[in-house]
Amino acid sequence: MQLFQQQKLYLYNSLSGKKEPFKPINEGYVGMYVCGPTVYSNVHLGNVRTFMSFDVIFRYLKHLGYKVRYVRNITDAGHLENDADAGEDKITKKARLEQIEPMEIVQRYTVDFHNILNTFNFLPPSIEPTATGHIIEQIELIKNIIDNGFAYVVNGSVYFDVHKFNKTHDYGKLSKRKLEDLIHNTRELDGQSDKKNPQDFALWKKAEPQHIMRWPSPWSDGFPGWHLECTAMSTKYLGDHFDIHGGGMDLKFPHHECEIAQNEAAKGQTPVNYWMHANMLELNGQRMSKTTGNIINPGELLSGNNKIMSKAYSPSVIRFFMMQSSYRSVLDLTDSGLLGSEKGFYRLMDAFNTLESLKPSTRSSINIADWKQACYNAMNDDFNTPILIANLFEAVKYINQVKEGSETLTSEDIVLLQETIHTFIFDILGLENVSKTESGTDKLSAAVGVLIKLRQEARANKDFAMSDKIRDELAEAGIQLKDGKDGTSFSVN
RNA sequence: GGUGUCGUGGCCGAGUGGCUAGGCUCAGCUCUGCAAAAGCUGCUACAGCGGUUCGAAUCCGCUCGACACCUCCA
Repeated sequence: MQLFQQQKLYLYNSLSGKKEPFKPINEGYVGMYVCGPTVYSNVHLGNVRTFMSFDVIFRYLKHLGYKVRYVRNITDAGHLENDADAGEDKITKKARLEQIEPMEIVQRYTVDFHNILNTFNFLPPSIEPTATGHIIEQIELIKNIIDNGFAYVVNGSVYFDVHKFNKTHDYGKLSKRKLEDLIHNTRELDGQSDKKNPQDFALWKKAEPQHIMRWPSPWSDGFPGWHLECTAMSTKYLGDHFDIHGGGMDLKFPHHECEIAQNEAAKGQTPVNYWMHANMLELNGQRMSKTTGNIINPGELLSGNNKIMSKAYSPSVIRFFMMQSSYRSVLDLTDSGLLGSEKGFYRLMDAFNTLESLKPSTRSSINIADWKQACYNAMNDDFNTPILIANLFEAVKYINQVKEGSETLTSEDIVLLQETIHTFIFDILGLENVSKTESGTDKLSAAVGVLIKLRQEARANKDFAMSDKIRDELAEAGIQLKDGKDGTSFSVN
Protein backbone atom coordinates (compact mmCIF):
# COMPACT_ATOMS: atom_id res chain seq x y z
CA MET A 1 0.00 0.00 0.00
CA GLN A 2 1.45 3.30 -1.10
CA LEU A 3 1.04 6.46 0.91
CA PHE A 4 -0.86 8.15 -1.92
CA GLN A 5 -3.66 5.68 -1.41
CA GLN A 6 -4.13 6.95 2.16
CA GLN A 7 -3.34 10.63 1.75
CA LYS A 8 -5.81 12.53 -0.38
CA LEU A 9 -3.93 15.23 -2.24
CA TYR A 10 -5.65 18.36 -3.52
CA LEU A 11 -3.98 20.90 -5.73
CA TYR A 12 -4.93 24.26 -7.16
CA ASN A 13 -5.46 24.10 -10.89
CA SER A 14 -4.97 27.42 -12.68
CA LEU A 15 -7.16 26.12 -15.48
CA SER A 16 -10.25 25.82 -13.28
CA GLY A 17 -9.24 28.32 -10.60
CA LYS A 18 -10.10 25.74 -7.96
CA LYS A 19 -8.50 23.17 -5.73
CA GLU A 20 -9.08 19.76 -7.26
CA PRO A 21 -8.39 16.23 -6.07
CA PHE A 22 -5.25 14.99 -7.74
CA LYS A 23 -5.76 12.00 -10.03
CA PRO A 24 -2.83 11.06 -12.22
CA ILE A 25 -3.50 9.73 -15.71
CA ASN A 26 -1.75 6.47 -14.87
CA GLU A 27 -2.19 5.41 -11.28
CA GLY A 28 1.04 5.61 -9.37
CA TYR A 29 2.85 7.64 -12.02
CA VAL A 30 3.14 11.41 -12.36
CA GLY A 31 4.49 13.38 -15.31
CA MET A 32 5.46 16.94 -14.41
CA TYR A 33 6.96 19.62 -16.63
CA VAL A 34 8.28 22.96 -15.38
CA CYS A 35 9.49 25.76 -17.61
CA GLY A 36 13.17 26.27 -16.85
CA PRO A 37 15.42 29.30 -17.15
CA THR A 38 16.81 31.08 -20.16
CA VAL A 39 20.53 30.88 -19.49
CA TYR A 40 21.68 34.30 -20.57
CA SER A 41 22.62 35.73 -17.16
CA ASN A 42 22.92 34.72 -13.50
CA VAL A 43 19.86 32.90 -12.26
CA HIS A 44 17.22 35.28 -10.93
CA LEU A 45 16.21 34.92 -7.28
CA GLY A 46 12.59 34.80 -8.38
CA ASN A 47 13.52 31.84 -10.53
CA VAL A 48 14.92 30.18 -7.46
CA ARG A 49 11.64 30.65 -5.65
CA THR A 50 9.60 29.18 -8.48
CA PHE A 51 11.84 26.15 -8.86
CA MET A 52 11.97 25.71 -5.09
CA SER A 53 8.19 25.50 -5.00
CA PHE A 54 8.25 22.76 -7.59
CA ASP A 55 11.19 21.07 -5.88
CA VAL A 56 9.00 20.66 -2.80
CA ILE A 57 6.08 19.48 -4.92
CA PHE A 58 8.41 16.95 -6.58
CA ARG A 59 9.69 15.83 -3.18
CA TYR A 60 6.21 15.42 -1.71
CA LEU A 61 4.85 13.50 -4.70
CA LYS A 62 7.82 11.17 -4.44
CA HIS A 63 7.30 10.83 -0.70
CA LEU A 64 3.71 9.79 -1.32
CA GLY A 65 5.07 6.92 -3.37
CA TYR A 66 4.43 8.21 -6.88
CA LYS A 67 6.92 7.42 -9.58
CA VAL A 68 7.50 10.97 -10.79
CA ARG A 69 9.12 11.96 -14.04
CA TYR A 70 10.05 15.61 -13.54
CA VAL A 71 11.18 17.43 -16.66
CA ARG A 72 12.65 20.92 -16.40
CA ASN A 73 14.18 22.42 -19.50
CA ILE A 74 17.07 24.74 -20.17
CA THR A 75 16.28 27.41 -22.72
CA ASP A 76 19.53 27.88 -24.59
CA ALA A 77 18.13 29.11 -27.89
CA GLY A 78 17.59 32.79 -27.37
CA HIS A 79 14.14 34.24 -27.38
CA LEU A 80 13.69 37.45 -29.26
CA GLU A 81 13.88 40.55 -27.15
CA ASN A 82 10.59 41.77 -28.47
CA ASP A 83 7.75 40.75 -30.67
CA ALA A 84 8.82 42.80 -33.63
CA ASP A 85 10.21 40.93 -36.57
CA ALA A 86 13.61 42.50 -36.39
CA GLY A 87 15.07 41.66 -33.04
CA GLU A 88 18.11 40.24 -31.37
CA ASP A 89 17.80 37.31 -29.04
CA LYS A 90 19.01 37.65 -25.49
CA ILE A 91 21.76 35.09 -25.73
CA THR A 92 23.17 36.51 -28.93
CA LYS A 93 23.07 39.98 -27.45
CA LYS A 94 24.95 38.92 -24.36
CA ALA A 95 27.47 37.05 -26.49
CA ARG A 96 28.08 40.12 -28.58
CA LEU A 97 28.51 42.30 -25.49
CA GLU A 98 31.01 39.89 -23.98
CA GLN A 99 32.58 39.02 -27.32
CA ILE A 100 32.27 35.28 -26.93
CA GLU A 101 30.28 32.50 -28.57
CA PRO A 102 26.59 32.23 -27.71
CA MET A 103 27.21 28.69 -26.51
CA GLU A 104 29.82 29.99 -24.08
CA ILE A 105 27.12 32.18 -22.58
CA VAL A 106 24.84 29.19 -22.37
CA GLN A 107 27.49 27.04 -20.73
CA ARG A 108 28.55 29.69 -18.23
CA TYR A 109 25.07 30.40 -16.96
CA THR A 110 23.92 26.80 -17.04
CA VAL A 111 26.77 26.03 -14.66
CA ASP A 112 25.80 29.01 -12.48
CA PHE A 113 22.21 27.82 -12.42
CA HIS A 114 23.18 24.33 -11.31
CA ASN A 115 25.60 25.63 -8.70
CA ILE A 116 22.99 27.86 -7.11
CA LEU A 117 20.34 25.16 -7.12
CA ASN A 118 22.76 22.69 -5.56
CA THR A 119 23.57 25.23 -2.87
CA PHE A 120 19.87 25.41 -2.06
CA ASN A 121 19.71 21.62 -1.86
CA PHE A 122 17.47 21.07 -4.89
CA LEU A 123 16.86 17.58 -6.17
CA PRO A 124 17.84 17.31 -9.82
CA PRO A 125 14.94 16.81 -12.21
CA SER A 126 14.55 13.47 -13.93
CA ILE A 127 15.32 14.98 -17.32
CA GLU A 128 16.78 18.40 -18.09
CA PRO A 129 16.48 18.82 -21.86
CA THR A 130 17.78 21.77 -23.85
CA ALA A 131 15.96 23.68 -26.55
CA THR A 132 18.84 23.45 -29.00
CA GLY A 133 18.90 19.70 -28.53
CA HIS A 134 15.32 19.46 -29.79
CA ILE A 135 15.28 21.49 -32.99
CA ILE A 136 14.20 18.49 -35.05
CA GLU A 137 11.26 17.81 -32.76
CA GLN A 138 10.24 21.45 -33.01
CA ILE A 139 10.36 21.36 -36.81
CA GLU A 140 8.20 18.24 -36.83
CA LEU A 141 5.73 19.99 -34.57
CA ILE A 142 5.51 22.95 -36.93
CA LYS A 143 4.85 20.58 -39.85
CA ASN A 144 1.97 19.06 -37.92
CA ILE A 145 0.48 22.44 -37.14
CA ILE A 146 0.77 23.54 -40.79
CA ASP A 147 -0.76 20.23 -41.97
CA ASN A 148 -3.67 20.76 -39.63
CA GLY A 149 -4.19 24.22 -41.06
CA PHE A 150 -3.36 26.32 -38.03
CA ALA A 151 -0.16 27.96 -39.28
CA TYR A 152 0.98 29.87 -42.34
CA VAL A 153 4.33 30.59 -43.97
CA VAL A 154 5.46 34.11 -44.87
CA ASN A 155 8.95 34.97 -46.18
CA GLY A 156 10.55 31.91 -44.60
CA SER A 157 8.88 32.41 -41.22
CA VAL A 158 5.98 30.39 -39.84
CA TYR A 159 3.22 31.88 -37.71
CA PHE A 160 0.48 30.33 -35.64
CA ASP A 161 -2.94 31.49 -36.82
CA VAL A 162 -4.60 32.40 -33.53
CA HIS A 163 -7.79 33.72 -35.12
CA LYS A 164 -8.41 30.55 -37.09
CA PHE A 165 -7.56 28.41 -34.09
CA ASN A 166 -10.00 30.31 -31.91
CA LYS A 167 -12.88 29.48 -34.25
CA THR A 168 -12.75 25.83 -33.27
CA HIS A 169 -10.82 26.02 -30.00
CA ASP A 170 -10.75 28.22 -26.93
CA TYR A 171 -7.65 30.42 -27.09
CA GLY A 172 -7.35 32.10 -23.70
CA LYS A 173 -8.93 29.47 -21.49
CA LEU A 174 -5.96 29.32 -19.14
CA SER A 175 -5.40 33.05 -18.68
CA LYS A 176 -9.15 33.82 -18.89
CA ARG A 177 -8.70 36.14 -21.82
CA LYS A 178 -10.96 36.65 -24.77
CA LEU A 179 -9.50 37.05 -28.21
CA GLU A 180 -11.77 40.04 -28.82
CA ASP A 181 -10.29 41.80 -25.79
CA LEU A 182 -6.80 41.03 -26.99
CA ILE A 183 -7.59 42.49 -30.40
CA HIS A 184 -8.94 45.57 -28.72
CA ASN A 185 -5.92 46.10 -26.56
CA THR A 186 -3.03 45.14 -28.74
CA ARG A 187 -0.60 47.96 -29.05
CA GLU A 188 0.76 49.00 -32.36
CA LEU A 189 4.29 47.73 -32.73
CA ASP A 190 6.85 49.74 -34.57
CA GLY A 191 8.41 47.17 -36.85
CA GLN A 192 6.44 46.05 -39.87
CA SER A 193 5.18 42.53 -39.47
CA ASP A 194 4.62 39.50 -41.67
CA LYS A 195 1.83 38.41 -39.35
CA LYS A 196 -1.77 38.35 -40.48
CA ASN A 197 -2.84 39.47 -37.02
CA PRO A 198 -0.90 40.88 -34.09
CA GLN A 199 -2.13 38.06 -31.85
CA ASP A 200 -0.41 35.45 -34.02
CA PHE A 201 2.89 34.18 -32.71
CA ALA A 202 5.99 32.84 -34.39
CA LEU A 203 6.66 29.12 -34.68
CA TRP A 204 9.74 29.61 -36.84
CA LYS A 205 11.67 32.75 -37.63
CA LYS A 206 13.92 33.26 -40.61
CA ALA A 207 17.34 34.39 -39.40
CA GLU A 208 18.83 37.69 -40.45
CA PRO A 209 22.31 37.32 -41.95
CA GLN A 210 24.02 38.47 -38.74
CA HIS A 211 22.05 36.05 -36.56
CA ILE A 212 24.47 33.45 -35.18
CA MET A 213 22.10 30.88 -33.67
CA ARG A 214 20.45 29.31 -36.73
CA TRP A 215 19.35 25.94 -38.00
CA PRO A 216 18.16 24.66 -41.38
CA SER A 217 14.48 23.98 -41.84
CA PRO A 218 12.03 23.44 -44.73
CA TRP A 219 11.14 27.13 -44.56
CA SER A 220 14.45 28.92 -44.03
CA ASP A 221 17.67 28.95 -42.09
CA GLY A 222 16.34 30.26 -38.84
CA PHE A 223 15.36 29.49 -35.29
CA PRO A 224 12.28 28.26 -33.44
CA GLY A 225 9.67 30.51 -31.84
CA TRP A 226 9.85 30.93 -28.14
CA HIS A 227 6.77 28.94 -27.09
CA LEU A 228 7.56 25.91 -29.17
CA GLU A 229 10.40 24.30 -27.29
CA CYS A 230 8.30 23.56 -24.21
CA THR A 231 5.64 21.85 -26.28
CA ALA A 232 8.28 19.80 -28.07
CA MET A 233 10.16 18.74 -24.97
CA SER A 234 7.21 18.17 -22.66
CA THR A 235 5.38 15.90 -25.09
CA LYS A 236 8.54 14.07 -26.12
CA TYR A 237 9.26 12.93 -22.58
CA LEU A 238 5.83 12.93 -20.95
CA GLY A 239 3.49 12.16 -23.84
CA ASP A 240 0.93 14.30 -25.64
CA HIS A 241 -1.19 14.45 -22.51
CA PHE A 242 0.41 14.58 -19.09
CA ASP A 243 -0.40 15.44 -15.48
CA ILE A 244 1.21 18.65 -14.22
CA HIS A 245 2.70 21.65 -15.97
CA GLY A 246 4.24 24.38 -13.83
CA GLY A 247 6.03 27.65 -14.11
CA GLY A 248 6.06 31.20 -12.91
CA MET A 249 2.87 33.23 -12.85
CA ASP A 250 4.25 35.55 -15.51
CA LEU A 251 4.41 32.69 -17.99
CA LYS A 252 0.69 32.05 -17.83
CA PHE A 253 0.14 34.46 -20.68
CA PRO A 254 1.16 34.24 -23.39
CA HIS A 255 3.63 31.40 -22.99
CA HIS A 256 1.44 28.70 -21.46
CA GLU A 257 -1.59 29.77 -23.43
CA CYS A 258 0.42 29.30 -26.61
CA GLU A 259 1.66 25.93 -25.44
CA ILE A 260 -1.91 24.77 -25.07
CA ALA A 261 -2.78 26.11 -28.53
CA GLN A 262 0.25 24.49 -30.15
CA ASN A 263 -0.47 21.13 -28.63
CA GLU A 264 -4.15 21.21 -29.50
CA ALA A 265 -3.32 22.31 -33.04
CA ALA A 266 -0.58 19.74 -33.55
CA LYS A 267 -1.87 16.74 -31.62
CA GLY A 268 -5.57 17.36 -31.37
CA GLN A 269 -5.64 17.17 -27.61
CA THR A 270 -5.04 19.44 -24.69
CA PRO A 271 -1.64 18.72 -23.17
CA VAL A 272 -2.07 19.12 -19.44
CA ASN A 273 -4.54 18.20 -16.70
CA TYR A 274 -3.20 20.44 -13.93
CA TRP A 275 -1.59 23.80 -14.56
CA MET A 276 0.26 25.20 -11.54
CA HIS A 277 1.72 28.68 -11.21
CA ALA A 278 4.13 29.95 -8.60
CA ASN A 279 3.73 33.57 -7.64
CA MET A 280 6.27 36.35 -7.81
CA LEU A 281 9.02 37.33 -5.39
CA GLU A 282 9.38 40.98 -4.50
CA LEU A 283 12.23 42.80 -2.81
CA ASN A 284 11.26 45.34 -0.13
CA GLY A 285 7.73 45.57 -1.49
CA GLN A 286 8.72 46.25 -5.08
CA ARG A 287 9.31 44.03 -8.03
CA MET A 288 12.94 43.28 -8.66
CA SER A 289 14.34 45.33 -11.46
CA LYS A 290 17.80 45.86 -12.77
CA THR A 291 17.06 49.37 -13.95
CA THR A 292 16.00 50.68 -10.52
CA GLY A 293 18.70 48.71 -8.71
CA ASN A 294 16.09 47.00 -6.57
CA ILE A 295 17.59 43.59 -7.18
CA ILE A 296 19.73 41.02 -5.46
CA ASN A 297 21.02 37.84 -7.00
CA PRO A 298 21.22 34.56 -5.12
CA GLY A 299 24.99 34.65 -4.80
CA GLU A 300 24.91 38.12 -3.23
CA LEU A 301 22.19 37.09 -0.80
CA LEU A 302 24.15 34.02 0.29
CA SER A 303 27.49 35.79 0.63
CA GLY A 304 26.13 38.92 2.31
CA ASN A 305 28.02 40.87 -0.33
CA ASN A 306 25.23 43.36 -1.05
CA LYS A 307 23.88 46.69 0.13
CA ILE A 308 20.32 45.56 0.76
CA MET A 309 20.63 43.01 3.58
CA SER A 310 22.30 43.43 6.95
CA LYS A 311 24.11 40.10 6.78
CA ALA A 312 24.60 36.85 4.89
CA TYR A 313 21.89 34.20 5.10
CA SER A 314 22.39 30.47 4.82
CA PRO A 315 20.65 28.53 2.05
CA SER A 316 18.40 26.73 4.53
CA VAL A 317 17.34 29.97 6.18
CA ILE A 318 16.37 31.41 2.79
CA ARG A 319 14.61 28.19 1.93
CA PHE A 320 12.79 28.20 5.26
CA PHE A 321 11.77 31.81 4.68
CA MET A 322 10.29 30.90 1.31
CA MET A 323 8.52 27.86 2.73
CA GLN A 324 6.79 30.05 5.33
CA SER A 325 4.62 31.48 2.60
CA SER A 326 2.38 29.76 0.11
CA TYR A 327 3.77 29.24 -3.37
CA ARG A 328 0.64 30.94 -4.73
CA SER A 329 1.17 34.18 -2.80
CA VAL A 330 3.40 37.08 -3.69
CA LEU A 331 6.30 36.94 -1.27
CA ASP A 332 8.18 40.02 -0.13
CA LEU A 333 11.85 39.44 0.58
CA THR A 334 13.08 41.73 3.37
CA ASP A 335 15.93 41.79 5.83
CA SER A 336 13.63 41.73 8.85
CA GLY A 337 11.68 38.86 7.35
CA LEU A 338 14.83 36.84 6.86
CA LEU A 339 16.04 37.67 10.38
CA GLY A 340 12.76 36.42 11.80
CA SER A 341 12.92 33.24 9.77
CA GLU A 342 16.49 32.65 10.80
CA LYS A 343 15.60 32.77 14.47
CA GLY A 344 12.62 30.52 14.03
CA PHE A 345 14.58 28.07 11.91
CA TYR A 346 17.31 27.68 14.52
CA ARG A 347 14.72 27.21 17.24
CA LEU A 348 13.18 24.43 15.18
CA MET A 349 16.57 22.83 14.58
CA ASP A 350 17.58 23.04 18.23
CA ALA A 351 14.35 21.37 19.27
CA PHE A 352 14.87 18.61 16.73
CA ASN A 353 18.41 18.08 17.96
CA THR A 354 17.32 17.74 21.59
CA LEU A 355 14.72 15.11 20.70
CA GLU A 356 17.07 12.18 21.14
CA SER A 357 17.93 13.21 24.69
CA LEU A 358 14.28 13.23 25.86
CA LYS A 359 13.45 10.88 28.70
CA PRO A 360 10.67 8.44 27.74
CA SER A 361 7.70 7.74 30.00
CA THR A 362 5.36 4.77 30.27
CA ARG A 363 2.53 6.69 28.64
CA SER A 364 2.10 9.65 26.30
CA SER A 365 0.09 12.72 27.23
CA ILE A 366 0.14 13.97 23.61
CA ASN A 367 -1.35 12.24 20.59
CA ILE A 368 1.56 12.10 18.16
CA ALA A 369 -0.33 10.12 15.51
CA ASP A 370 -2.93 12.90 15.25
CA TRP A 371 -0.20 15.48 15.01
CA LYS A 372 1.48 13.51 12.24
CA GLN A 373 -1.72 13.38 10.22
CA ALA A 374 -2.11 17.15 10.68
CA CYS A 375 1.27 17.53 8.96
CA TYR A 376 0.05 15.43 6.05
CA ASN A 377 -3.21 17.34 5.91
CA ALA A 378 -1.26 20.55 5.45
CA MET A 379 0.73 19.22 2.52
CA ASN A 380 -2.31 17.49 1.04
CA ASP A 381 -4.03 20.87 0.88
CA ASP A 382 -2.21 22.22 -2.18
CA PHE A 383 1.24 21.84 -0.60
CA ASN A 384 0.53 24.22 2.25
CA THR A 385 4.02 24.54 3.66
CA PRO A 386 3.18 27.45 6.05
CA ILE A 387 0.65 25.27 7.85
CA LEU A 388 3.10 22.39 7.87
CA ILE A 389 5.66 24.66 9.52
CA ALA A 390 3.06 25.82 12.06
CA ASN A 391 2.59 22.14 12.93
CA LEU A 392 6.32 21.65 13.21
CA PHE A 393 6.42 24.48 15.75
CA GLU A 394 3.67 22.69 17.66
CA ALA A 395 6.13 19.82 17.85
CA VAL A 396 8.77 22.21 19.16
CA LYS A 397 6.38 23.05 21.97
CA TYR A 398 5.79 19.35 22.68
CA ILE A 399 9.51 18.66 22.81
CA ASN A 400 10.17 21.51 25.23
CA GLN A 401 7.24 20.55 27.40
CA VAL A 402 8.43 16.96 27.62
CA LYS A 403 11.90 18.24 28.42
CA GLU A 404 10.45 20.32 31.24
CA GLY A 405 8.33 17.44 32.49
CA SER A 406 4.91 19.03 31.97
CA GLU A 407 4.04 16.50 29.24
CA THR A 408 5.14 12.91 28.65
CA LEU A 409 5.92 10.68 25.68
CA THR A 410 6.64 6.98 25.36
CA SER A 411 9.84 5.93 23.67
CA GLU A 412 7.78 4.74 20.68
CA ASP A 413 6.20 8.19 20.35
CA ILE A 414 9.56 9.90 20.68
CA VAL A 415 10.84 7.81 17.78
CA LEU A 416 7.69 8.51 15.76
CA LEU A 417 8.02 12.23 16.42
CA GLN A 418 11.66 12.17 15.45
CA GLU A 419 11.07 10.22 12.24
CA THR A 420 8.14 12.39 11.20
CA ILE A 421 9.94 15.67 11.81
CA HIS A 422 12.94 14.34 9.95
CA THR A 423 10.79 13.36 6.99
CA PHE A 424 9.05 16.70 6.73
CA ILE A 425 11.96 19.02 7.45
CA PHE A 426 14.70 17.31 5.52
CA ASP A 427 13.07 15.02 2.94
CA ILE A 428 10.10 17.15 1.95
CA LEU A 429 11.00 20.77 2.72
CA GLY A 430 14.58 20.06 1.69
CA LEU A 431 16.13 21.93 4.63
CA GLU A 432 19.50 21.02 6.05
CA ASN A 433 20.40 20.55 9.68
CA VAL A 434 22.62 23.42 10.69
CA SER A 435 22.63 23.63 14.44
CA LYS A 436 24.20 26.77 15.82
CA THR A 437 25.02 24.98 19.02
CA GLU A 438 28.34 23.19 18.71
CA SER A 439 28.49 19.55 19.63
CA GLY A 440 32.03 19.72 20.94
CA THR A 441 34.09 17.58 18.64
CA ASP A 442 36.51 19.86 16.85
CA LYS A 443 39.50 21.83 18.09
CA LEU A 444 37.62 25.10 18.49
CA SER A 445 35.15 23.35 20.74
CA ALA A 446 37.99 21.92 22.79
CA ALA A 447 39.58 25.35 23.18
CA VAL A 448 36.33 27.04 24.12
CA GLY A 449 35.68 24.13 26.45
CA VAL A 450 38.82 25.04 28.38
CA LEU A 451 37.64 28.64 28.70
CA ILE A 452 34.21 27.50 29.83
CA LYS A 453 35.86 25.39 32.50
CA LEU A 454 38.04 28.30 33.68
CA ARG A 455 34.97 30.50 33.82
CA GLN A 456 33.09 27.93 35.86
CA GLU A 457 35.96 27.78 38.32
CA ALA A 458 36.01 31.57 38.60
CA ARG A 459 32.26 31.58 39.21
CA ALA A 460 32.59 28.91 41.85
CA ASN A 461 35.13 31.20 43.57
CA LYS A 462 32.78 34.15 43.10
CA ASP A 463 35.41 35.85 40.95
CA PHE A 464 32.78 37.40 38.73
CA ALA A 465 35.17 39.96 37.27
CA MET A 466 37.13 37.11 35.75
CA SER A 467 34.13 35.06 34.67
CA ASP A 468 32.49 38.06 32.99
CA LYS A 469 35.73 38.94 31.29
CA ILE A 470 35.92 35.50 29.72
CA ARG A 471 32.30 35.72 28.65
CA ASP A 472 32.53 39.24 27.22
CA GLU A 473 35.78 38.78 25.37
CA LEU A 474 34.56 35.57 23.79
CA ALA A 475 31.43 37.45 22.75
CA GLU A 476 33.58 40.08 21.09
CA ALA A 477 35.32 37.31 19.18
CA GLY A 478 31.93 36.14 17.96
CA ILE A 479 31.50 33.25 20.37
CA GLN A 480 28.43 33.35 22.55
CA LEU A 481 28.24 31.32 25.74
CA LYS A 482 24.90 29.86 26.72
CA ASP A 483 24.41 28.76 30.31
CA GLY A 484 21.89 25.98 30.71
CA LYS A 485 20.84 23.56 33.41
CA ASP A 486 23.21 20.89 32.16
CA GLY A 487 26.23 23.12 31.74
CA THR A 488 27.41 25.70 29.25
CA SER A 489 27.30 25.45 25.49
CA PHE A 490 28.29 27.99 22.87
CA SER A 491 27.46 29.16 19.38
CA VAL A 492 29.58 30.88 16.76
CA ASN A 493 28.09 33.87 14.99
C1' G B 1 -7.81 50.91 -20.88
C1' G B 2 -8.36 45.25 -20.53
C1' U B 3 -7.41 40.58 -17.70
C1' G B 4 -6.06 38.37 -13.22
C1' U B 5 -4.42 38.08 -8.06
C1' C B 6 -4.87 40.37 -3.55
C1' G B 7 -5.65 43.93 0.71
C1' U B 8 -5.26 40.13 7.90
C1' G B 9 -2.79 42.33 14.60
C1' G B 10 3.94 46.43 15.68
C1' C B 11 6.21 43.32 11.30
C1' C B 12 5.99 38.78 8.23
C1' G B 13 2.47 35.34 6.89
C1' A B 14 -1.73 31.04 6.81
C1' G B 15 -6.77 30.04 6.93
C1' U B 16 -11.93 29.90 7.53
C1' G B 17 -19.55 31.41 7.19
C1' G B 18 -19.72 30.44 14.17
C1' C B 19 -14.42 26.18 17.46
C1' U B 20 -10.51 33.09 16.93
C1' A B 21 -2.60 29.17 12.41
C1' G B 22 2.47 29.93 13.05
C1' G B 23 7.03 32.86 13.14
C1' C B 24 9.48 37.51 14.56
C1' U B 25 9.08 41.86 17.73
C1' C B 26 7.30 43.58 22.48
C1' A B 27 5.76 42.86 27.81
C1' G B 28 5.65 39.76 32.23
C1' C B 29 7.57 35.43 34.55
C1' U B 30 11.06 31.08 35.37
C1' C B 31 16.21 30.05 35.29
C1' U B 32 20.96 33.06 36.46
C1' G B 33 25.81 36.02 40.98
C1' C B 34 24.25 39.60 37.01
C1' A B 35 23.34 38.96 32.06
C1' A B 36 22.71 36.34 27.66
C1' A B 37 20.62 31.97 25.88
C1' A B 38 16.52 28.83 26.68
C1' G B 39 11.56 27.98 28.30
C1' C B 40 6.59 29.46 29.86
C1' U B 41 2.62 33.08 29.67
C1' G B 42 0.29 37.32 27.45
C1' C B 43 -0.85 40.82 23.15
C1' U B 44 -8.10 38.58 19.53
C1' A B 45 -6.50 41.45 13.65
C1' C B 46 -8.79 40.70 9.05
C1' A B 47 -8.95 48.23 3.75
C1' G B 48 -13.81 51.23 3.68
C1' C B 49 -19.14 51.27 2.80
C1' G B 50 -23.56 48.64 1.81
C1' G B 51 -26.20 43.73 1.25
C1' U B 52 -27.32 38.22 2.18
C1' U B 53 -27.46 35.42 7.01
C1' C B 54 -29.53 33.68 13.51
C1' G B 55 -24.25 34.84 12.76
C1' A B 56 -19.08 37.31 7.94
C1' A B 57 -12.90 38.98 8.33
C1' U B 58 -14.75 34.56 5.37
C1' C B 59 -20.44 34.90 0.43
C1' C B 60 -22.39 39.18 -2.98
C1' G B 61 -22.06 44.44 -4.72
C1' C B 62 -19.62 49.08 -4.81
C1' U B 63 -15.42 52.34 -3.44
C1' C B 64 -10.34 52.96 -2.40
C1' G B 65 -5.46 50.86 -2.69
C1' A B 66 -1.44 47.33 -4.08
C1' C B 67 0.80 43.88 -7.35
C1' A B 68 1.22 41.05 -11.82
C1' C B 69 0.21 40.19 -16.96
C1' C B 70 -1.39 42.46 -21.64
C1' U B 71 5.88 44.02 -24.48
C1' C B 72 11.46 40.21 -22.64
C1' C B 73 10.91 38.38 -17.63
C1' A B 74 10.05 32.56 -13.10
